[in-house]
Amino acid sequence: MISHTSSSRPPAAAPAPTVIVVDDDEALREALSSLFRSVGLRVELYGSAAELLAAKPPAAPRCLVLDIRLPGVSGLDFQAQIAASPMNMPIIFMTGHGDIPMTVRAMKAGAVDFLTKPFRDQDMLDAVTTALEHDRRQSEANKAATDIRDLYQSLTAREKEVMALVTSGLMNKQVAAQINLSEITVKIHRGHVMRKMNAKSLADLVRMAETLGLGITKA
Amino acid sequence: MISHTSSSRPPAAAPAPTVIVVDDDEALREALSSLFRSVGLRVELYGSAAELLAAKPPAAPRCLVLDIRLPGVSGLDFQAQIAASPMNMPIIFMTGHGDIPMTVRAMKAGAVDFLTKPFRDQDMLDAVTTALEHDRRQSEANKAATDIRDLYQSLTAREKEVMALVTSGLMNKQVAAQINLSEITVKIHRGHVMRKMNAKSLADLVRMAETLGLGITKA
DNA sequence: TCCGCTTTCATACCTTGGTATGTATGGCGA
DNA sequence: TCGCCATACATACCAAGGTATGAAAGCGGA
Repeated sequence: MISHTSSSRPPAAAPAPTVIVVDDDEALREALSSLFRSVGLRVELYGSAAELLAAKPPAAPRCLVLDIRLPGVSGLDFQAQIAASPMNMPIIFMTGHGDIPMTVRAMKAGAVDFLTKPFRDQDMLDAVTTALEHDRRQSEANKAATDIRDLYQSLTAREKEVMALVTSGLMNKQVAAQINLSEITVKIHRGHVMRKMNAKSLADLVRMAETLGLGITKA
Repeated sequence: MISHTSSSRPPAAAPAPTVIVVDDDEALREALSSLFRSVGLRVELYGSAAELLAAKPPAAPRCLVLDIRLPGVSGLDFQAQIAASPMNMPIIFMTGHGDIPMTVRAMKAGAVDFLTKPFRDQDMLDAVTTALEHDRRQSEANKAATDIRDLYQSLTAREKEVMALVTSGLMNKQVAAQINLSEITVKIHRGHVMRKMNAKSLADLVRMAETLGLGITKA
């Protein structure tokens, strides 16, 4: 039976990889769209940076293909905007009249590739493939870190404190001395931390603390 | 008394940052040497890649400044050689007639910067400063990882096995069941691991296991 | 052959970790 | 005011971690 379980479906499996193209030349946009769709990729087309920023970004594996010279914003400024926004994603630049300093700036700012027009279709596809793989890994790592951060935020102030000290390797009694508590109270907080963080072992908790960057608070 | 303790001196403190220049143009070599020395940097000059490869690389914070066009090897090939060798260090390229694809390749391969001749002294100094800072951090992390790897190699096969299982979060009895041992034997191996790895707590050991990449052996 | 290392295990003992039950106080919002 | 939550602590009990002592077997090198 087709029971439409309206609950979430964990095996969301393969969200189609999407390439976002931003270029003011419609002919080029269409050519790229055709190229990408020919290898099974989803495509979104925009004529300007502003249009993209106003749109809802697609999920998971996605990347941006744009001309360094855009109407309105500079490609490099736009790159900075994207990187700072929550829709951060890998960028592949195209250029007709780029120079080396511009290329260096773009690459230093994290661009995946920088193609000079005219480019070979295969070069573009290679760049996009690499970019999509980067984004997949990145968003995976992001999701894991975010999940842990959410759990961590569900801890009370005391529990966070205890977690930091416990994962730094101190014994319960040492933690107790450090923050002026009795050992039994530390044990209780510790138990709460384990449950709330969904940690199945101390090793687990230590790894979560690493992800959270706990203990690197000396600076 | 000047007791010349021939043993190593841990407070080696500040090894002078060194810039290695490789260029076949002696005038440029000298100009760069003068520039770098003017801000207190050590400098080593070479006329070709081969000369550098034959020399003993300087310690700690160092970086390489070289022309993309070298006598003999291509700058990009040389970059790959350096990256694969133990004297891996940040590279700053200079070029008189570079193009964008070449720039992109170099940057993708990890170059810190790519300056077009003629360049401003300040741009070169900025690039070198960044590169040296990269190398300092890198060699710090390398040293820490190497130290841990050395300790790990002093473990027996069984001890490595136990370390992997313990740091994955299993209890002694579970480890015992996993590799068909009695619990007391696991405890003994575990004690040996802690001592040999110089770990002051389980949290410590877990972090070392992370550095070693233990547990990511599923692939 | 003897020594040393690795590996294994038992018995005993102590320390630490973890949980349950019960008590108590203070803050904060319905 | 009542209830909820965070915080703190005690007592008790059991599980797990850690170390010492002693013992035994196999293996490889001096």
